[in-house]
Amino acid sequence: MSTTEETGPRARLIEAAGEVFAEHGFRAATIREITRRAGVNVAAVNYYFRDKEELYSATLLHAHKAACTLRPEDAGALPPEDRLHHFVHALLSRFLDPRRPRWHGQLMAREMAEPTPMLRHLIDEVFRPNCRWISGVLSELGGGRFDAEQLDYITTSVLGQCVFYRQNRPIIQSFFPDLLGRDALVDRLARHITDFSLAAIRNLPGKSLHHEHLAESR
Amino acid sequence: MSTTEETGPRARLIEAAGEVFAEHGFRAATIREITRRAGVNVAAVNYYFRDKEELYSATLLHAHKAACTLRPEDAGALPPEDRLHHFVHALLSRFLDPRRPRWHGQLMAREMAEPTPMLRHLIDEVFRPNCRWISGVLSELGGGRFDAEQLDYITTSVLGQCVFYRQNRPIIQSFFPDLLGRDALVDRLARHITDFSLAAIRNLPGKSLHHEHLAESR
DNA sequence: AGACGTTTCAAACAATTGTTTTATGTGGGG
DNA sequence: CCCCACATAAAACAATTGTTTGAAACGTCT
Repeated sequence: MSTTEETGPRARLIEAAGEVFAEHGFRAATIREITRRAGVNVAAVNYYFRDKEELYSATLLHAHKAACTLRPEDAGALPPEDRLHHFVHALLSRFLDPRRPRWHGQLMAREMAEPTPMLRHLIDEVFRPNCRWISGVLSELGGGRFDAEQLDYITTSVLGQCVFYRQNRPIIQSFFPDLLGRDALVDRLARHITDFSLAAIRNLPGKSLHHEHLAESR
Repeated sequence: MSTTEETGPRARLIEAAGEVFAEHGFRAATIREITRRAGVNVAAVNYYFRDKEELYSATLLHAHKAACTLRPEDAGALPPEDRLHHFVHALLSRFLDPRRPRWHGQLMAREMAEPTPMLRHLIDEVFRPNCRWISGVLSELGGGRFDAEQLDYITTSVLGQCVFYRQNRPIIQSFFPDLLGRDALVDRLARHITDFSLAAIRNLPGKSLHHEHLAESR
């Protein structure tokens, strides 16, 4: 436990469990395959963790302790356009950066399709704050001319463009064969999604008070 | 077999299997629960279908025979703006229309996270043609000023906004509690996504020929 | 009614699952 | 040297899995 790099059986178990859970899901993942990949005995799971479920919790938690923050530290100083770009870029990094173990995103996609009790915790701790924050940025970009409903739609539009790349790898691979292979992919993609969304926001009509007095609402 | 409503054991099996597969995934779904819900004997699965896998294929297939086409029949006559709107609306209907059994989308979300051999077939038969088609519409909307790479990005932007509502129910429910409950939700949402994308496309610079001559492309 | 193909069912099968038990090794103080 | 807490390993356990079996029930002909 001297460095950040853990090599004990417990850590190897979590790493192997992450891969297997991501590939097959919770129930279909077998303890015997996990322990085989980790190079330890079958009983190790019940020794280091109470049972399979606790191993899963530990794995999910480990995956999100490693997740970097989506918001720039000097948020206040940046113009909202740059804050949006930073957010999109950080989010895409999680999904597409090949240096990140790819089972993080896979596990999350699974939780969406078949939520476990653990998901609620993650939502409250990490997703909701980020969502609130980006929603505020988008509201600022609209200059206060969007009402709550429209702001919800716009927020999901931005999030949707990003998480698409986490949850639809097979489709993307098949439709746009050279898309995922491009170098500096994350940079290009973040640039596009930001520009696309900014262009949309700037030219979207505000709350349909028909057409007059747009500027005086604030 | 006189009407469109099937009530035989085979049909009841498919219906029950759809729910169970959607809830638990292929491997975690048990034949005993499926047959219990369908009100038939355990052996019925191996009688009407060869095995569990063939039941799954039949279920997946059934879910997509029920899927309506995403393209308007009179496509040629409509302006591209309306073709986009129709596409978005039809796609959202699949995910959000409460009259549609909700396990259709769930099953698909699962296939994305853990593709089975069946997925490739679906991609080739139904996804790719639709994707090609909407990509063409978007290209037309851009007046031919987008290159292949940019067009890929724009297509995924539109698709991402739509499929977000299929694959992230727990998130949406938790962040935007009153969003999914709105009446005429599909109509409002389709309107937003269409307007958002159109506004973006109209104001996106074309292939970065830097900054001049934007207006003359049309 | 009797014979026959089809459908349904309860029971049993072998294989695999998560978990527990029991035994074996390992190091460090008394 | 022995004892003991800890770590690892092999084997066994009970429960559940998909699948098969063989007999009973059903309907339809001659």
